[in-house]
Amino acid sequence: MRIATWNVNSIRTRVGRVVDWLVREDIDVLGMQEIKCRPDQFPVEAFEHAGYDLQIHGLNQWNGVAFASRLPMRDVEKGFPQIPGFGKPPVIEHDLDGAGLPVEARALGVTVDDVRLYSLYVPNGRSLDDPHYLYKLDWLAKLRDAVNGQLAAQPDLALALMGDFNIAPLDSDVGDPSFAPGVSTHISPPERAAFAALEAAGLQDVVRPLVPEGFTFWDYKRLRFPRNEGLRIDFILGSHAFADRVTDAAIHRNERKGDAPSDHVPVVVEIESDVEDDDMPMIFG
DNA sequence: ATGTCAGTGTTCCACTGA
Repeated sequence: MRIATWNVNSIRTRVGRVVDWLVREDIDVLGMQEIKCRPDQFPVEAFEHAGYDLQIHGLNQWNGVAFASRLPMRDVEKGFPQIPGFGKPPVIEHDLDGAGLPVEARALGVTVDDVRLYSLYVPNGRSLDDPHYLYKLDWLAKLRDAVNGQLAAQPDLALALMGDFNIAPLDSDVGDPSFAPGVSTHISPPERAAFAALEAAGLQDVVRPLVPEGFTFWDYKRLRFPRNEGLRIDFILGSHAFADRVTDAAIHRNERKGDAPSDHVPVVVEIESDVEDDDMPMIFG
């Protein structure tokens, strides 16, 4: 089973590119971030024509996460337990957190085969002195708590968190010179500690061992891509039961090229699975 | 050069977010 994550930066702008890529790369399940639309605005036809079903969590023009899958998805979950909200208490039509703040569309869980997958768009943080920064850290702490709870109940669950974490865990993940220690988000010690806490909760980066080098995001500004001044901020973090089944991984850097690319590229893993696999050798029959 | 994108409303530009 081939599983991928991609911050598409507006699915309405990127639909042709994304569906072409899904088909060309033989992807079974794609978690998307920053779809930037509501379900009624999502270009479902192009996906369905290519054989993909959709689960969509989008509230407005900001954020938004989704799954496209050609295998059945079940147990769809918007958000996660204790997910914090942010902003002013809303007037109407919002899910609220425990403090009465609106919960943004940043997390979506589905189960495919026996694998529990989450598409995550971690808050950006904006700047170290912005309230969004504390929101980011709280959001990550609650995510860690949710992972702890999930794996305490099911230690051998094949679980993967995948998405745009807006954290560069290692100095080698930072090639963009506008991100500087002490002044920038994405690289601050508390953010890196929050990422490490996810690892301590029982998740591991299943891509880095197979793809030790390379970024997943390059800012549109300042020739960041031609200069290869990017960041590695998109990850697939798997439980031991997930990680043990990973057979391949890739960062599709070429998707940053050509007409109207997203500023992020897809990250892909292949895992052993009983369902699917028309390209698996038939050892029976 | 605060530089490029995307979405929306205040709509053919200005704003917000990343």
